[in-house]
Amino acid sequence: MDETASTEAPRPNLAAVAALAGVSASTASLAFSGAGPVSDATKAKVLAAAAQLNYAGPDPRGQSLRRGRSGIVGVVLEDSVSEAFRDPMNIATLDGISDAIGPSGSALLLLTDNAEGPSSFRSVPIDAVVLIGCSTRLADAVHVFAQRGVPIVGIETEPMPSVLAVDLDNRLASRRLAEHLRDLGHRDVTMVTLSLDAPHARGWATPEWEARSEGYTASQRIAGVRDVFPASSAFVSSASTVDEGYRAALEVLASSERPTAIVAQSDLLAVGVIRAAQELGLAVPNDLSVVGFDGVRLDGIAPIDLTTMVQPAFAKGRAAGEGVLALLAGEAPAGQLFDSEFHLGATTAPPQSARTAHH
Amino acid sequence: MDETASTEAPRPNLAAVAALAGVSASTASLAFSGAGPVSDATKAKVLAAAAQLNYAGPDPRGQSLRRGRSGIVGVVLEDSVSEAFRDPMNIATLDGISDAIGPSGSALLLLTDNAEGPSSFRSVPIDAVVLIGCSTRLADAVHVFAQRGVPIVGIETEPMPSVLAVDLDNRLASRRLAEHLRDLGHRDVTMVTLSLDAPHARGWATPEWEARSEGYTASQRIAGVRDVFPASSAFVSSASTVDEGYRAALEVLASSERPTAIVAQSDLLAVGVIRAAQELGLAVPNDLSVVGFDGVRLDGIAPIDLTTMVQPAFAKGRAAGEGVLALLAGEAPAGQLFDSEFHLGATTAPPQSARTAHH
DNA sequence: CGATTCGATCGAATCGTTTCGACTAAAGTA
DNA sequence: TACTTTAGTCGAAACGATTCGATCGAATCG
Repeated sequence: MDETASTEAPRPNLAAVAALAGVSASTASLAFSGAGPVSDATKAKVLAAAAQLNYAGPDPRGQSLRRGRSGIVGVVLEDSVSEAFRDPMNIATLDGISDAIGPSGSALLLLTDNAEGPSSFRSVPIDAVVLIGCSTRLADAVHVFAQRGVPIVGIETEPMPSVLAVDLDNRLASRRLAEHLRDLGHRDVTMVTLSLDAPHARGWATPEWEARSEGYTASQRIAGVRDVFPASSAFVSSASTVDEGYRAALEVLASSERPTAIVAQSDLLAVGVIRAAQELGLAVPNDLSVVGFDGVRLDGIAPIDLTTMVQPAFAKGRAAGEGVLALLAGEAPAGQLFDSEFHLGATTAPPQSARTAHH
Repeated sequence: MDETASTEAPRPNLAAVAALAGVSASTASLAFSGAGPVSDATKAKVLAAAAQLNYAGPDPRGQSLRRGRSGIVGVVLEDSVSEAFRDPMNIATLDGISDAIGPSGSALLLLTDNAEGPSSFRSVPIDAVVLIGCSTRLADAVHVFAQRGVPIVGIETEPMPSVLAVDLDNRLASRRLAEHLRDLGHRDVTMVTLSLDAPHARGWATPEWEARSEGYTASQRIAGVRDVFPASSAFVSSASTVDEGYRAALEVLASSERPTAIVAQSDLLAVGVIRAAQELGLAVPNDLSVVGFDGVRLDGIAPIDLTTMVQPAFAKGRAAGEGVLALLAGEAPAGQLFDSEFHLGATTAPPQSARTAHH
């Protein structure tokens, strides 16, 4: 085979392939895309020419410009990659999204919402975007996407126009947990919450702090507990991890008026809380009741049967993915609200006082 | 403000903005990109026109065609999203990549190598790609990327031309662990390995199976142990999880000739192995020595001080990311080989026989 | 005051593909 | 045989931006 004498080797073109095959560029395009009628003979010629020129197929950049679609769905996570994926709920959600949009041939673009580079939001060719539990401060990003006509799906994000909501009954579910504790006789309940803001500060919640909260989920869950225990205080953790739960509980349990129950806003936090309690010599649930949230499989983490609300994270992700597909198809799908299910575990019991009073 | 009378509202163009602002398209482009000299007055005019037309800035699709860069780096994971992210090493690696390429304004595109859709590999506009521990069967994908001139970095992938290698001393490190066991007096060692192939089969390794292994890392680690214990057998797990380690160990420890030590190819597997051993009434390390691999922080998982090789997963990711940047800059960076560090934990001890012989 | 530089702007070409409408020739129909 | 269908192919016009070289004043320098 004779090597083409051109000194440089510019990457071959669809036009070049077409020229070599002796057909027009449009026919060559048809040969590759399969849309439209092309005789087997010409298709073979085109493919042969492509092979000879070492052509790898139509350039996605040209395609996406012309077709107006890049085949990429953005996913905005609240934090850095490692922080976001430390939470099993996020992984399950992402898996659900991936599962839903995978068959359409789209891929997922990870966008992280750390302060440094909001630039990438503007400069990335995505067909749609899913916000996973993102804080309010994403409002401007949302605006940019909307301006551009990029469909937006928000999972547990503050309701916004032009954002298709996939939501969870956070407030109701938290109220349900609180009612469970109230029914057991608890009166003195403290929360350990998810992060309220981007800097991920840690400490006792103040009314001002709660008021300017950027964490929609956290706020909803606080509200649910307050529906039952209006005066309950909240310690804000900086992330949904076992370690953060542990740190939070050390502070909570060291405070002068120790609660009889702790409502942790995630199972990982709850595990940390339990660990701290045990370390302080408090038996769970006898000396302290603990509830979580999420229904994470704790198999690999701790042999604890946690009282918690089990939420369908994978299904939420799937719904978001399906929402994306529907929006891209030009439909106008309705938002979805998912329910969590109460799971009675072995980490809640009547408080000491109730039991002694009973005797 | 008067609404433009056009009945439809086609998304505005850079050209449209330029026209409204009374400048040429090239000047408008300059106004947005910041490259090239533009007077403050015209820039203001252009921005005002953009605001009036509700223009969100240059369309990334047009940009990427013209500039030849999309600002997207692909990451190919071996499995589905959830499977891949169950392994903390992958997360740490991904975090490292993200950390390295983030400042360049690039984002990460998740590509999963499940059988269904290899289509997305071909049709996605990426500037470079990182393969994370991918199996040999990706050879054709690699070929496509190479054809297209997409730089490729492979983390612990079988060496291939046109793939920049970021590797780990898997064989050496495994040998190191084996030597540790040998020095303690062990003679009878069994491995619990990572997956050898895509279907993720589980069971005792046979020579044929090992020969057609698609798992480069697993094979290297097997080889390292065999350097010391040539006859050691291996039980192949289907994933790097606690649960898989548990299942594998149940089989291994049920076999007629029970080993005195188990070399697990990951810390998660090791935790599962230990759990199984304890359940069978075997004390670790007295009745059974167990070593892992990775140096995962087990804080949240199990209170075990595991004897293991600590590998720099984040640094590996960073190196891969830097490799990508270098390749994109037209440089010819050298591959990197990372070392793991031996950590002596509390899960290894001389075997029973040696101890009784000593007395 | 003439020559030179420099800042600001514009035109035109280009990136690589898809797709719409038109055209040709062969095949089917009356 | 004349007419309609249809498969196969082609030309040309987008898609939306960037960038190179040229142009044209104004300002600086000797």
